[in-house]
Amino acid sequence: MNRMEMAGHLIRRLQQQSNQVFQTQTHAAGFDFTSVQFAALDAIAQQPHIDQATLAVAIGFDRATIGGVIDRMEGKGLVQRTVSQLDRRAKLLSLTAKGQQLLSASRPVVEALQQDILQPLSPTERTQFLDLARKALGGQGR
Amino acid sequence: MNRMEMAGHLIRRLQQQSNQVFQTQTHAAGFDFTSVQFAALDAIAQQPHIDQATLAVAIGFDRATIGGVIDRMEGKGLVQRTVSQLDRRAKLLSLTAKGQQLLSASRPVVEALQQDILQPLSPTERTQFLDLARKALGGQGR
DNA sequence: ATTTATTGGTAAGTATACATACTATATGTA
DNA sequence: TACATATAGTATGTATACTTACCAATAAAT
Repeated sequence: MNRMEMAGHLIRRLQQQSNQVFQTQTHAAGFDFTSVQFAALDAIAQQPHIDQATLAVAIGFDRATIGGVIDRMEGKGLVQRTVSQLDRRAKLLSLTAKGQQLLSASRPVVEALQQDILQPLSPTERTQFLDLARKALGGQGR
Repeated sequence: MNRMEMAGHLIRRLQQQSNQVFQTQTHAAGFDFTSVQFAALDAIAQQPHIDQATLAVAIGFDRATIGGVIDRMEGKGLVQRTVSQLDRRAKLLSLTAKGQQLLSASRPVVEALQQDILQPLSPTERTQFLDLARKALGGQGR
């Protein structure tokens, strides 16, 4: 069995390509964040006052990973952490004005570049690929 | 546009799933390495005395990343580095006996688990997915 | 009500992944 | 030969990603 016949290898290469497209195009548009940070920004906007653990499940992060991601976003002034009144262990997340602006300004760019990630595929093939990818994730991919 | 409609998000989740399956199943079979290390092992076996830069291109690593990967594999006694006679900058890689044994013993396990990475898909769908993934990579995925 | 188990977040350690800069070596050219 | 350029590998710094361990706080059990 050849490398190019192995799902694991192909998926790893696709992820590199995906991140490369994301970084190149968002940076060209004048933004400075990662695809992971965008996902967090988007999820917090959809569910303000979400706590870190719930956010982690929502976008598929490890509980430990998200701490660092939020640290960096907080450092850039995009996100605020507030201790929950109901459960003093939990930290609730919300976007700052700057975070909201960044999300609004970058969303069109991020949505547009999704097409370029699968650039060699035809529109029909892209749809097929995305359908198969969702199915391959089973119930995991909220 | 929803997260689950974005190629980048789906690919990232798939990579997590892929690595999870790899780690779980190889560890259950008594092995202790990463999918990246397996790829390197495999590539070196196919092209003994390959130098690091060529290996990097072959399996899609960054030049900087591969240094660390080979460091760890050398530390585990799986790989040897030799300075090339023709170009004293280059370090040629070869498997040790231990590395060869590990590759032989683990290959069946690694090949078998490829199916489980895309477990929710039918055999036909898996083939479709892999074909689309290869095409999406364009000429990149050597 | 006290113990026990669970959960949210952080800390430390390991492993990719990549950008940038640096050293040593090769190669091309004037 | 001298000089500019390119390349192989390493070093450094940043950003995921996950494991295990830990603390604080909550929930469950007796």
